[in-house]
Amino acid sequence: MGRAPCCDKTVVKKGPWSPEEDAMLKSYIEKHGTGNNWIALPHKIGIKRCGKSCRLRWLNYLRPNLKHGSFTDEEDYIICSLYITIGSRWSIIASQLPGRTDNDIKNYWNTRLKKKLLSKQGKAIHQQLSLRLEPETTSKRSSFSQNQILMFHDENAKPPLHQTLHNQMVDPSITSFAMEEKRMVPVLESFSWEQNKVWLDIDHDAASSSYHHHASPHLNSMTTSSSSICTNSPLQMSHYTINDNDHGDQEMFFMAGLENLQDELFDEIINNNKTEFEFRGTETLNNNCLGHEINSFIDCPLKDN
DNA sequence: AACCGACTCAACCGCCTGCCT
DNA sequence: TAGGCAGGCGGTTGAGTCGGT
Repeated sequence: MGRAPCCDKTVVKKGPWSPEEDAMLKSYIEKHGTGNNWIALPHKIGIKRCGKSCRLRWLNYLRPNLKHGSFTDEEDYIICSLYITIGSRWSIIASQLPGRTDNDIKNYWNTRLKKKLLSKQGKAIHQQLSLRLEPETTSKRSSFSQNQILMFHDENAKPPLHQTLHNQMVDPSITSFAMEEKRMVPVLESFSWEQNKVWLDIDHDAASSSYHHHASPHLNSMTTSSSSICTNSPLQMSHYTINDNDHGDQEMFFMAGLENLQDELFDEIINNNKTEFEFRGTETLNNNCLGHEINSFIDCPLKDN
């Protein structure tokens, strides 16, 4: 048996709200508040709407101090940064942009910002990718890289200013990242986290080099060589070195590793209420891997507020 | 002026989470 | 502890608008 509907669908009105309905809802909430019961609200007000619909209308349109204009460059940057960090958690992103709703940001991202980034940087991305890829490996990787990953590295895309978002300064070198069809993944030098501080450096050449990152509180068998120290946190970093026989899987592992990294960082922050992280680590080559020096997550000191 | 495809965004849907009993 | 319920959330839809032909 499915769950009971929150309201009688045959009775409630759907579709766009009329000015009269808006006025009634707004007036009632301003006088009496929501009473912590959206389901009962429409009955009290006397409008034929679902409680959820009232909630949505209030939060997205009627409540005070909402911004309805176009997004600024700074807001663009904040949205991008947070999307890279936490993915499509729109309510969390919205909490960093006063006056913006999660619905607004979601729509803005899906309809404009994503395309804006793609069109603005696509050429540089492809050019850079082709430069980075080694001749002998280009043929093996180009299909994956060009169809599924886009590398962003654009000096002009630096943040317009050093964060009103964060209490502390954000490293302005956050300028590039990879993006899957649906989700962005950090590939780059730095990444920071509001309030709960995280600075994380990732080798700039990660996307085309022969390893991937994996972060997990529970190191697993993927790790063939690793050494890392993470202070103030049980979270550990590991790097996976890939030898010549691993080409077929390396990109997949790379992307999965980064996704794990950001997911687990996020969980770590939220679940354990972490306020400080510090990542240090170096990797040395093992005998079988390609000729890349792996040297990431090195000395990413926390910056003071 | 009419048509049509692309785009925008308000609103809905349904799942998940957490609270209450 | 389990079940029911409301709130919260992200994904999706579709009506309205815009711009090109």
